[in-house]
Amino acid sequence: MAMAEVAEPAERKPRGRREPNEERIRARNQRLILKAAIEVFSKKGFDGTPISEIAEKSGLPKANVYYYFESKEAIYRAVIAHLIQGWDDALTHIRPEADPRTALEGYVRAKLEYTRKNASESRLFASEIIRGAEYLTRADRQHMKDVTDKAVAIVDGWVAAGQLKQVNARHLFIMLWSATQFYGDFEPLAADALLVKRLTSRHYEDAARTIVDTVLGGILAASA
Amino acid sequence: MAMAEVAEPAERKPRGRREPNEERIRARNQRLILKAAIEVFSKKGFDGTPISEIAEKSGLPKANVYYYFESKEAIYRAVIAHLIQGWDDALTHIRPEADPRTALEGYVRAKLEYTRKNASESRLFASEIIRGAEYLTRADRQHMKDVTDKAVAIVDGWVAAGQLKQVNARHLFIMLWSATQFYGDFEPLAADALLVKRLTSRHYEDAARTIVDTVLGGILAASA
DNA sequence: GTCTATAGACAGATAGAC
DNA sequence: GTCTATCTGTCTATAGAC
Repeated sequence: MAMAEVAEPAERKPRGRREPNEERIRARNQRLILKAAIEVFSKKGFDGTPISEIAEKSGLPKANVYYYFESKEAIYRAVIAHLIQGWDDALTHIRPEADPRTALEGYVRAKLEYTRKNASESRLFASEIIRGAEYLTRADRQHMKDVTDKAVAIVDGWVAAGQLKQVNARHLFIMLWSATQFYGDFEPLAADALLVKRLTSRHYEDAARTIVDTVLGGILAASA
Repeated sequence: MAMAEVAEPAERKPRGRREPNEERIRARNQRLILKAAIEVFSKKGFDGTPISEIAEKSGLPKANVYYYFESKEAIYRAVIAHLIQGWDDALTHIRPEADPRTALEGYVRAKLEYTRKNASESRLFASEIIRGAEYLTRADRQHMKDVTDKAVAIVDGWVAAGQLKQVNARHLFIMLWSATQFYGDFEPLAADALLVKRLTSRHYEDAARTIVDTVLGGILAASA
């Protein structure tokens, strides 16, 4: 998906295969550019990001950025496409045969972990949604919907089986998503609320416990 | 606070009081500018917002915007200062003498209502935090901390009195803040998750019920 | 594949006529 | 208090030497 956005070099050996070395340089430089782009876009948004800053951060001259990507928008789209792939990972903890407590706790912890280790990516994604999600493709959104639907069906199954109290699974996932997201995306606020300068792994641990205890305490059926 | 940021007109009657009419025009135009600024800033962020667009949206020529505010940053700071005032309102529901269920439910509903009716403001605030909160003054942040501290102390009191189970009040408020905020700031995602094109008051009602039932179910002491 | 130089559009901000 | 014209700088993007 990301590949469609990448500019082709204007001049290339006709019909011949590219040198493996060329490919490696391409891959490396594209990675450098995307990594730098995530940082800058997440801090300044799409309109506020100058390509020159992406170039500087990636150690390449500005013109080279244009050699690898045909426009600023192409870089942005490639970044978005890349980070959508991280969306599902945490949700794999939600499996029908799993015990609800274990599954939901696994999801919350995985989500917190992801947000902590990929803070810039996470903020960029949040930024994109706040601005109205205009660069998310229909396919991206459909994918996220499908993944959500599957998780919702599993929770509904647990409710039907009497393992969980009656709960609106869609709103439940919104709660879990937003709570976990908060610690990474809104770190300055979270740090203020917790009376510290910066969040440490201990705060993430406390967050996980509070979310899991509170939510599970509210929906776990008494018999479970 | 906002006033400190506003440019003084270069030429003014020396020593004389200003005409009431002058004042009215000033107030009206400043209001128009701030209102337009909230909309544009929330969509494009600080760096991505052109003053020309604020001018257009407020119906004034660009030079007039500079007549009332000395810089783009001054407008942004004035907007931030204004919306900080909305921060406390919902928290007034958390009073020590109130019943915990009533108080927390009141808070959640007020917060959802605010986010729904002031979506642009809310998104602008979220955007500012995501970018690292560099335009929030120390005083603004201290104010938010003080208000949070008060609410935390009240919840701790409820826990001590046996009205609530043991819970980390600071993380609890983060949960409530993030969950309620989500429906306004990340509306496209929430709508996708709820299988609709746009959120209506019914969805906000469902959200309130899910949040309150889940969280209160998790922390209300059995005897309460 | 790398990089300097620059075109062309548009930004924030100001001067000064009205 | 209003507004046109303009200065100055920076932006995206490209041309073309190496």
